[in-house]
Amino acid sequence: MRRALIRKLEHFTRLSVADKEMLTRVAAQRVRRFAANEDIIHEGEKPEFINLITEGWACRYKTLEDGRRQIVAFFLPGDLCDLNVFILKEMDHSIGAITAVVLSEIGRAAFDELMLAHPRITQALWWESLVAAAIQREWTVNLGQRDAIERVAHLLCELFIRMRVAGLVEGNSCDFPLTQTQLGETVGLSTVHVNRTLQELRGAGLVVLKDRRLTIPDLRALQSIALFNPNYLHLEREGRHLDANDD
Amino acid sequence: MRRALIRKLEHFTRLSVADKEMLTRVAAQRVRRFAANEDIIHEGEKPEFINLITEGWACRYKTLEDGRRQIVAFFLPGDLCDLNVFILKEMDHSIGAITAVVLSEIGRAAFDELMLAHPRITQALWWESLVAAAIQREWTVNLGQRDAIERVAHLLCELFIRMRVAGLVEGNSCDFPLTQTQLGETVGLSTVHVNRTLQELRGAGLVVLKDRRLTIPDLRALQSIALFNPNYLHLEREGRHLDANDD
DNA sequence: CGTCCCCTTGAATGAAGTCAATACGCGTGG
DNA sequence: CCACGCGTATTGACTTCATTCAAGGGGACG
Repeated sequence: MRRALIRKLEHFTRLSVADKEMLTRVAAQRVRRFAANEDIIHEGEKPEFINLITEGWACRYKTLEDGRRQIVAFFLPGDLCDLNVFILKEMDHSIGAITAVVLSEIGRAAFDELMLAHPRITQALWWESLVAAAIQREWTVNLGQRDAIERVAHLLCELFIRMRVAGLVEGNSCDFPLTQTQLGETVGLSTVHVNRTLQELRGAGLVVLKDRRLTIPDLRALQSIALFNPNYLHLEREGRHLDANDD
Repeated sequence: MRRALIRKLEHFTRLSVADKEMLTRVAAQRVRRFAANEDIIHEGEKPEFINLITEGWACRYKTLEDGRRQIVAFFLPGDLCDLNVFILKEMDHSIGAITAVVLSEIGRAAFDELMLAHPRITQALWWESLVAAAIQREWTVNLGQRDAIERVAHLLCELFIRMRVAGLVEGNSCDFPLTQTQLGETVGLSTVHVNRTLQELRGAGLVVLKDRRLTIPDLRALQSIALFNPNYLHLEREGRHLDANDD
């Protein structure tokens, strides 16, 4: 799934052959693998690389002193951890693998080279980081304003669409490796209540979630009950004025 | 309060005289003023500028179709709206003035010039935007895991410290223009419950909040009941290896 | 003086959490 | 092959935290 990043960036602008080769090359260096539930980097460590997830799901999470845990972001294939993180001296949160994960580490030198030599990629990466920030804001809205059903439904809509953007949806279903406990840690609900909420969504025929696979028979309907507005994902090829036209 | 940005950035690295002059110059062009409660930019509009708040408080907010409103960020003097926003075609949220606001608009050209000609400033702005992202994550934790008292206490700690970083705390108190309704829209609680929560904090002697002014007699104590860990603000002069040494 | 906004308070209601028990699938080792 | 343990999902009964509704108070301002 090395092409997930390219697929995603092309929702912003059309890349040239050279751009794509460059991205492929960057993704081929410094590949690392992690087992499910393994930490990729832990709070307090010094970040040395931008991680590009190429296979599997990962998450950012924060833990309170008393053990409460909040997942604050998911990384799907094609997702990057913060551009330029290595500016910071230490991580204020951890990143953990949810499934087995394959990622590419992008060091400072490679990143700077990319920024200097490939303006179109630079713009596209800026876009991806602005979208990541918008997602984080939307999660704030989700936790602050929506009730249990809306929250869970909203998260499912978002993840489904992001999987589609990465080219990982077949028909109306995609892989979905999260446990109900992890869902709860994401949407700020207890596991028990996540369970009841999912049953309600299932009962309404809005969601099929079984064997680590998510099916959404009618995305519009689910969006509607979630008050889901996809504008924050900025998928309308907003950078099309930058399109390459070399192939 | 034009120096709030410089003050803040110097929590990351020491700027040169030339850097400071450059920032002062940028902040002097294209100054705009807004009245309290006026919208600075509205969801759906095309962002043309990076806004730098020089006086007053503003906020980002999102509104659901049915009218529910969530404040997703505050801008204090010295705060910047997203670097490079003009990449996006339309705003996915609004920015509104809370008090009367003075801000400087930074256009694409000025921004690009800054990035090219002033690497130290560039790094410092990257740092500021990584901190803004960290704040957004911490809000996610706040809404997802903390109960009412912890939430309100946490928000007060954060805003107090950010005001201090901007040089706007005198002794142990600072301006605090938020109404209880706005606090509720921030921490995802009803106005009534915010009121009761504040009374509890007042009763415990942890907070004095009166006449738009916040006093925190014992910040440590408040941090402790909020489970507040300031690491996410990255204030330890993490970029000191970049320090200028020309004055 | 009346109006509007903000803060405050009480009582009733409701959404979600907690606790505890059970069920199910899967892999491991006896 | 089967027993056991473990992680995950499910269910019911009860509790708690926060919301809602409704009313009243105070200050600023026209």
